[in-house]
Amino acid sequence: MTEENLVIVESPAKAKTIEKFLGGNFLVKSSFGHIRDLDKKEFGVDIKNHYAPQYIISEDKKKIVSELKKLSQQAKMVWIASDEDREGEAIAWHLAEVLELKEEKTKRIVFHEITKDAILHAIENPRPLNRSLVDAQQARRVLDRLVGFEVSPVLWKKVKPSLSAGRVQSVAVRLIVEREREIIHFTSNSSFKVSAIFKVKDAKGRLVDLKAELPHRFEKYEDAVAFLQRCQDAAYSVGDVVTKPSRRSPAPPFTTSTLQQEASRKLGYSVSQTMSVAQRLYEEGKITYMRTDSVNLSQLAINTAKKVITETLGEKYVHSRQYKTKSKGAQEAHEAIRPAYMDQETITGSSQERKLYELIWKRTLASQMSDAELEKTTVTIHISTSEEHFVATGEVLRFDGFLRVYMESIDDEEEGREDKLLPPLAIGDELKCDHIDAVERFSQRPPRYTEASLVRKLEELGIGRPSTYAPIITTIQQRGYVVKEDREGTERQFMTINLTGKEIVEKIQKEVFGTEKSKLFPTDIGIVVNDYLTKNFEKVMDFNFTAKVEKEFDEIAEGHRVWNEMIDDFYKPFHVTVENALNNSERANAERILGTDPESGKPVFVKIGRYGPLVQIGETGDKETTEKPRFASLNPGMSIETITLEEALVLFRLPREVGEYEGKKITVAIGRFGPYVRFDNKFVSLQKNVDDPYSITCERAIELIEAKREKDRNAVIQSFDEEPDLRILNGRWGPYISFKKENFKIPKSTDPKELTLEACRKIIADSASAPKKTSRRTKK
DNA sequence: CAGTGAGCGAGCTTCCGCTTGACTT
Repeated sequence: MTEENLVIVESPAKAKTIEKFLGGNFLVKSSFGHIRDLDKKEFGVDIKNHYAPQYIISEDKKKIVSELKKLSQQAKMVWIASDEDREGEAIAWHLAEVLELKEEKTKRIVFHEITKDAILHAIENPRPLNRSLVDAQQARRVLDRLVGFEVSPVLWKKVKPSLSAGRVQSVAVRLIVEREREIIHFTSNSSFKVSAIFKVKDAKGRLVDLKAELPHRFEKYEDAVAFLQRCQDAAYSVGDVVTKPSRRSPAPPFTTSTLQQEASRKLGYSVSQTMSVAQRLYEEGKITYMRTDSVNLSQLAINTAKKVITETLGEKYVHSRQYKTKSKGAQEAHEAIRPAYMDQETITGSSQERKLYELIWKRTLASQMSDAELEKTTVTIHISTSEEHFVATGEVLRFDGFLRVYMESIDDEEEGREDKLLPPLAIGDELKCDHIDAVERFSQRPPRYTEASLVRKLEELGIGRPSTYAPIITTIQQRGYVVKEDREGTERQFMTINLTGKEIVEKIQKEVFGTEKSKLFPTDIGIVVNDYLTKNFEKVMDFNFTAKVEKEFDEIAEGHRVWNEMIDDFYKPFHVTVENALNNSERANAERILGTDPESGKPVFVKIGRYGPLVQIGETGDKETTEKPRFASLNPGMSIETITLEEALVLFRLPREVGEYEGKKITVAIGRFGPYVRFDNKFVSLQKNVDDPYSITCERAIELIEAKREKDRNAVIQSFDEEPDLRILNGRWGPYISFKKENFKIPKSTDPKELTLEACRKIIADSASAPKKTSRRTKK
């Protein structure tokens, strides 16, 4: 079966949809993204030969490439329909090269939305490959390789092996480190915020509270008290009532970054969670492509939204709008993220999928709706004994518009916005004051980044792309530069001064502040690496570096610049800084002396070692004359920047011998996976929040050992005398077969208790004949 | 890397952006 036309797109889900539109003699296949990349085993760039890139087809792409090659040879015409952006154009070029496509039977087509009209229009308007755009991509790719593969080895030598640096990840870490420093150095000021409650009759004659505030705060306690004293004999009257209309407009439809932010704020999803749920929705044809920087909607989508709004809410809720992308470096190859069918308000699927879909549906619909109309009222209240005045504000919704459907959330919500209706008031009205409070409030430190707010910041700086936001967050955590954690807050006291009638009462109250949930914190390694890089590679670490090179890539794309000349201009001075760092910079280990060990009189210090942060007692020196120093790793949550001598000395109390059992020693220590008991070469974890490794008794340790033995007995479902290496075990992911250090899945339909040795052998043999994949994890 | 931590020292690590599944002990 040979089709006359072969269309190649990037994504298989897209291929399926497009094939439906084209039908007949069009076969639509996907390349699964890039098919070639720079050689990873080598440097991949021939610097001496004008930076010639050395491309290879990676192992996992060989199959798809040979399939595409076969199909392209059989087809009469090959239509390359990769995305219309820098990367997409490069994919098109690589395809043409690798598949050895002949010019006369190859056409390049592009579309920005997956609608029938758009695709047919594209087929009728093919264009040649844009070599300048391809060159711009090559420049981008080569620059990233040069930076990543020259700077990372400097870190291996100067800080610790296996570390990484790159144009994007290093700047992401820098943002987090600098924010942490701002927080550490932040000094909070307190001031007194004064508010008064008046008793007023509402429209129905009921007595209600009217809350009003002083527009400014008192910095000093004495001034707040003096003000309240003046109020003891004061009379109050309405000085002014001003009513102003205002409007609010809906937010634009979702891009990758705004979807990640809203799903984080409204649904509590992590960035990667959002992407994998969106991926499923996309594959099922429920939403458009989820990796996009565009806020554009197809005319079709706008029209259906209009129809849905008119039918369900009425014409006055309709306001069709086309939004303009404002983010830096946007390439707009796709539409915004929207429902595939606007008239589908809900979908079937997992609850996560339904929630995310609903969010996308609401946001898209709201973007095509009228402004909300509000009326803001400000009332000024005179105080007879003071020049000061209170201000009460109220906001009334006159027309809900898009708010009927959707409201965008904001980060770090401050004390709730007060949407309230004020009781009817007229100038000159006398008011009765119930009480006045002056409350001590503290200025707030800058907020730590969440995954989503970091993405927003990166996008603002034009760093990273929609397809990389989630992986960036994972990378910087995997490299150990950053951790996502909860932190408990600290308690502080604050003062309140209350005036009721003529009596002034002061009180000291307590509040907890600074509680953090799922926030990004830099680690010691992250801080040390960041400081080393910012000192030695100032240019690349500059927040505007990406924006600057992007401008040059644009010049290449427009044909005004030759790509390898641009790279040469960058590389020559860059390479000098690399050489300079290798030859002249100090090893960065953040060494810090804590004091003297009272037992031995030797110095105690912290530093970054081969395996991470450590405490050391005693100097290293001549083997003959100096005693070997003692070492201990820092516990999680400790930092070389803040650890004290006392905390450091405690670490040397482990490993600790707690006693003997069955004639063998029991020791307690803290390892990679937390505190544990070690006995007879076996490890048992201590119970979290129950056992303390520094004080655990021998009895308790034995209890844990016995509990583990009991559990291990239950872990074995079956064993066979004929084959002692083969056992059926109960693991974290259910029953499995363990055979000579390898594990095998048991088919869901079979009962593991009933499996015979024969059946087990068959499962093992079958899985051995299946193509075996060694994951990166098992290799390590 | 579930007890580590100079020294000897081979060979390893690493980038960003396009795309999906595979598969974890």
